[in-house]
Amino acid sequence: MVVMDILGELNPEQVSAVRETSGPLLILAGAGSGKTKTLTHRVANLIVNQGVDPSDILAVTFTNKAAREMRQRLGSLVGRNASDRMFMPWMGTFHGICVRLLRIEGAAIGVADNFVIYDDSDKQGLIKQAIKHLQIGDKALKPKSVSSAISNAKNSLVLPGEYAATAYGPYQTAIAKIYQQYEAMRVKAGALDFDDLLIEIVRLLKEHPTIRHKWQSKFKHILVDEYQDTNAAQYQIVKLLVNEDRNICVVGDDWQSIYSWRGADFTNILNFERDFPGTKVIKLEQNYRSTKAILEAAQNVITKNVKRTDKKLWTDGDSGLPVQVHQVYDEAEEAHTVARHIFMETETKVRDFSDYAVLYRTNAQSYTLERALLQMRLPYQIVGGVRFYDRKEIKDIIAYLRLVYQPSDRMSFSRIVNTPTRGVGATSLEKFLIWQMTSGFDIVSALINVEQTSTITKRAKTALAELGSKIRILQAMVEENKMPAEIIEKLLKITNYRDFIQDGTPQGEERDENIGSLLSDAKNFVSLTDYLEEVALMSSVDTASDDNVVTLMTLHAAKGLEFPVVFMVGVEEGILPHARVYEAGPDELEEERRLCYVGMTRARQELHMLHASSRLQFGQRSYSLPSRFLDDVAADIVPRSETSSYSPDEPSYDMVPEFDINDRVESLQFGTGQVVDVDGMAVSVKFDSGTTKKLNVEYARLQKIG
DNA sequence: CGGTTGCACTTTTTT
DNA sequence: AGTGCAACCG
Repeated sequence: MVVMDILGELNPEQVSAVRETSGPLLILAGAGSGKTKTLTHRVANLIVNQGVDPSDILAVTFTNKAAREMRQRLGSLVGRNASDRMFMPWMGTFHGICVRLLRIEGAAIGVADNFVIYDDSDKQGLIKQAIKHLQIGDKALKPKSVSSAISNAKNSLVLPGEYAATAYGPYQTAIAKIYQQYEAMRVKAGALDFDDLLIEIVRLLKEHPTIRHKWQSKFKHILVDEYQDTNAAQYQIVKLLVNEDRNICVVGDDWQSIYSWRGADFTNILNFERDFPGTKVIKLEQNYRSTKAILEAAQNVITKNVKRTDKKLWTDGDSGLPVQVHQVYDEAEEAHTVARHIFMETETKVRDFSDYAVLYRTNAQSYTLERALLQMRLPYQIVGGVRFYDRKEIKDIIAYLRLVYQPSDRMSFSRIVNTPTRGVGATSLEKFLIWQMTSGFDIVSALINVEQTSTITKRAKTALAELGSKIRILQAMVEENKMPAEIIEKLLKITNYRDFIQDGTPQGEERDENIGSLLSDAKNFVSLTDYLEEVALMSSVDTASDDNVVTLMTLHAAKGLEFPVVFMVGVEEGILPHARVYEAGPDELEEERRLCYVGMTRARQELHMLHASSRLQFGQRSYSLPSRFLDDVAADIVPRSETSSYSPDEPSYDMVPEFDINDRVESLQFGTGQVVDVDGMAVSVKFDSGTTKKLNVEYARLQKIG
């Protein structure tokens, strides 16, 4: 009976994907083929009908959000509470799972259980310090490129020694030195970067057979989603965790591999059958998401690629509207076209805001779209972009917490030592750190004992000692297992942090509100370890809400999602495909095509692709051609005149009001003020708030008043 | 020491 | 155009 429940709503291929419970299984799941559903049912079937203990199942997803969703669906499928952690399988991203394992087993390879996780900006900061320490003056060594070089090395499991041995030329030699120095400093700070989380697990499982066997026999069934986007380290982890029963099921689609730039290698999925002889292969080709028109256009785009598997997605759904291609004059018109379309349909209640997604290649493109949506008062959310936890004020608080948690974390200490300002400048900081290194104290103890050094001014000493006692107070709270939110509240209080950021400006107000959000979010956690881990591993899509708002995000962030109406903007040569791949090879161009395919297949009913003739880039206007990918889209070309025929507020010259000096004006953004200068379209206004702004009247939407 | 100003650089994509 | 960083001045 339960079997019926679990298999009832599935098509024959999906059913066999669920029933094939032993041995290696490869599921090639096309876009929209019900992959998540199949995976969830598979897990449910293992638990309910095969009697597998949930905690013996390991399910790896690409984002935390995907894990959460799966947990939810699984819960309702088997009639259990999704938040019942005791019942649930091990679910999470590779990074999340690795952190969990490291907290348990890290001691075996010398990883203390209070390690902190460095994100990309922490990593680049440390690389800068390493470069400085090594006194490498070469300007060609940008922290960013060094960072990705080190990442590539790590993801291919190349350690510093090995890298140095094979380094060729002055550039690589320099990188090798920095890599080594970076590692030394990172270990000393008690930190792991994203890549370390993976490769330390590889090391653990390789070097410690007993531990490996323990986890191999623990995980009786392993499932990996988005297998086409695994890198070398993740591949190793899978191989090391699979036991002799080889109950390994991977799901993926080489057509949707879009992360090769961060080490993902879709040959992992192509080679799966070779890696696990006797693999059963199941193809899911029936699409339940998109109309025939969208599916066909997407198929036409992707099949131009040479390196790919063969498959044919089909649907028995409607043919639907043809894909619409809009040519527009520039990025502003592009944004207005999108906003206007959404405005018309939501105003007439044809659709909800949440029916729409606007997808773009680069984050920088979101700016114009945002402004257009704001102007028409359309509610929206940006997924990714400047992440919440990347904001200065949030990073400050997190840095405090990390230092409390890991008193060797020099990066975090350097960040907060003079935040809020307490009279400790670069000179004092350097002197303090030099002394601290030789003193044998960790940073917090060194702060408390700072009077023992003679090199620092009395003023700075007092400030440092005070900071030390504050950190000590917070450490005591951690030892008493106080809740993270409580600790943050105390921290804000004793540092006066909120007064520090409230400088009377609206931005200061916004920062303070962000601190408020941080606090309410922290209330969901019961331990500082969990909280810091969540903060570090939160991905950009994880922050998406399901409120009734328009969603803006990059094509990458859209992977795995679907929307009734999708707008792809900037479908131009130089953007999609991105200009960077022109100098790269055909493989990179194929990845751009896959990216285009991923974007197109997000759409359920309507797909709009827009390209502008001109666009502002780097503050300069540049001209671009329609993307080559559009050549393969069987589409209706929407003429320009049609897209701009209904025009509630298209800026046009006869609509732009004339201004004279001394006119009283009002702006939505800046309030009321007085015109002090007029120069063609540029009008300078002294606002009543005190600030003077030079505004372009075509866009600033100034209203004459009085 | 700390704030301000000016300059250079930016744009792929993110766990 | 916006941001981050380096040099400069108070």
